[in-house]
Amino acid sequence: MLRTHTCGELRKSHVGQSVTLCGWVDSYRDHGAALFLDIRDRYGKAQVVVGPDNDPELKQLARSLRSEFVVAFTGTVAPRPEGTVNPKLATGEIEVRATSLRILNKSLTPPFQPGAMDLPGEDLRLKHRYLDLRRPEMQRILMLRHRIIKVMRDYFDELGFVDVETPVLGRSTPEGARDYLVPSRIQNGKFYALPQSPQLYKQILMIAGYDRYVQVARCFRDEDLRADRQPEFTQLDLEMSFVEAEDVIGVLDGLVARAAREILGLQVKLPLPRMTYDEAMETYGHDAPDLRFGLKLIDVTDVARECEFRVFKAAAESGGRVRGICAPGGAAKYSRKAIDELTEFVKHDFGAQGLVWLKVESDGAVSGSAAKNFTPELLTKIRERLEAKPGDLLLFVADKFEVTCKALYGLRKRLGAELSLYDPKAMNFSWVVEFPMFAYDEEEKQWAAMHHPFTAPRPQDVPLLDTDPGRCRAQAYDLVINGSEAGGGTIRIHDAEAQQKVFNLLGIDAEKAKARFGFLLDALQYGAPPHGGIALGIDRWVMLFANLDNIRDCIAFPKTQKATDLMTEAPGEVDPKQLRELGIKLASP
RNA sequence: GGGGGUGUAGCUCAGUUGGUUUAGAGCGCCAGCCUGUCACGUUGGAGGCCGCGGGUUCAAGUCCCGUCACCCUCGCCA
Repeated sequence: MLRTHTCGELRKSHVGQSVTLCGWVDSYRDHGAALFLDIRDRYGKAQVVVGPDNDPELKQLARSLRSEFVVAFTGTVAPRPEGTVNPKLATGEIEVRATSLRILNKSLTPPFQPGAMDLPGEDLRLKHRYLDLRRPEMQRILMLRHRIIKVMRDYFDELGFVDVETPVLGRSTPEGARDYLVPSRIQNGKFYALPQSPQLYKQILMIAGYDRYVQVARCFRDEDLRADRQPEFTQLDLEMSFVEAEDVIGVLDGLVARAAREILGLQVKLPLPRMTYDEAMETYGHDAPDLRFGLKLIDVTDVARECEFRVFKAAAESGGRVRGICAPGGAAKYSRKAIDELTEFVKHDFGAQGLVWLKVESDGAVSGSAAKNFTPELLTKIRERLEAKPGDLLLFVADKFEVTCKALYGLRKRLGAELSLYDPKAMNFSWVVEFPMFAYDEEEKQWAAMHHPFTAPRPQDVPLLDTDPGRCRAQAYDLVINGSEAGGGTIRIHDAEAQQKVFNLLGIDAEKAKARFGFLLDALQYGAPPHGGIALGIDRWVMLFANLDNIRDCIAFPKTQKATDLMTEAPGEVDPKQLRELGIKLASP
């Protein structure tokens, strides 16, 4: 080892020892006779002093040091003179009086300094990620990520789960997200697909008798990026045999409690609260509601039916819904102009026809552009239904159920933040269960799997497969953290006949099913145990546990919104020879 | 694919209704001074295709059109 200690560990107890520290020059303060240097590594910072007693050669060498040079300083640990202790530094009670210096490597002047106060633009950080990752904040996040994964691995190991790796080069399954494809050289004209998840392999492992499987798995989905979505991401993937939904949820409850305790020092009450999908959509307009605050969606369709307000009446009478939220104290906070902006927001982003608003005055009277459309009795009814108090702002959307969900979910999220209805540091864990098996795809005129095509229906809903698939509920469960889907799983179909029935509903006939999933259908016929599992989005867990709003900060080398890597400049062009070997010709633009 | 935001010195930003100097500041960088600093201080200096291309105008960092990059978002994400 070139060093005897790290830059973060020296304390008063080390005084008198001769030590060698290795690290990067974080900053230097040249006082002429004395030179102070902060040396940084991932453990912390320590101050090295080159003083008037040092020989001129050492002083001159030390003076030549610049930001981010890599150095090895040897010296004696000394207490800092009285009045010069730095309480902001863990090592602030001591300093290292240098006796020798080795410059291990120089550095160009960095485009930004990892120790600087203001953060450069994200593109610059991504381009020079090695500098960005030197920042204590990034190191804190990546170490938090490590600890979360460690907790997961330990927990499942203790429960007897076996870590099995599954292939990255697999077969394309066109359902679901767009695949990343990898051309085959040996099988010219054919392609592998990178896994969207190890779903089928883990089911095969259950059939193979592995009973409890776990893996930290890379997954790839070629879809557009978001603040919380990367094309390449990491799942904690697991599967269990001889279990029901209850069992998987129970195991995961234990993990959540342990992670919250070990990572955040929080005691989480178990079992975690659960609500059904229908309840979530009805109350929050979304299948992953943020339960850190109320602001529930309230239905007033019955009132709307009675009123003379055409917007409301028409929606109520055409099978739509009228729903609203009551923003506490929103009347003063949202001016006419601000409400216009909210209206534009729901129209543009969620396709709502408009936004109807009412304000409750200090005397309890209800005002607003739409107020004249209601009788005083109906206004009172609305106010009571939404439990509105003076000073509250009421916002309504009248539309098809789906549109009211999206628009009011968007509003709820926005108002929750803008009105500070919750502590941004609070953590809330819950389950949403009993998702629909299918959603109707209007474009394809076809039922589509809500989760994936291997999801088992609730036993009592099996007859609905033939009669009313839309009402069929799945043995599915999503883990929700602070309004983010942090994991999702299902009990799987373990019976080839039932599997084929679901495929049929999804428009996958026997021939197609055989071509795509033949191996699974085969395997299901050789003694498949009942099984189910879940996958957790590790990047999102880190994001939520670290209280960040951006998944890129949780990943060492993330991609930009256009799915490029600014450091390596991937994706890049390839040599024509490589294309020839693969039998690929690029279409001319 | 649609909507929005940002782009000025190495970095973070300011730059008024289009016109006063040679486009500024802080940090960083370079050189000097300084025995206790830790956002050190201090003196001096270097550093600009105002993202790129076109247009309007006597005059464009500023207005218009296009384009590129990054970010947010809708669609998309079994």
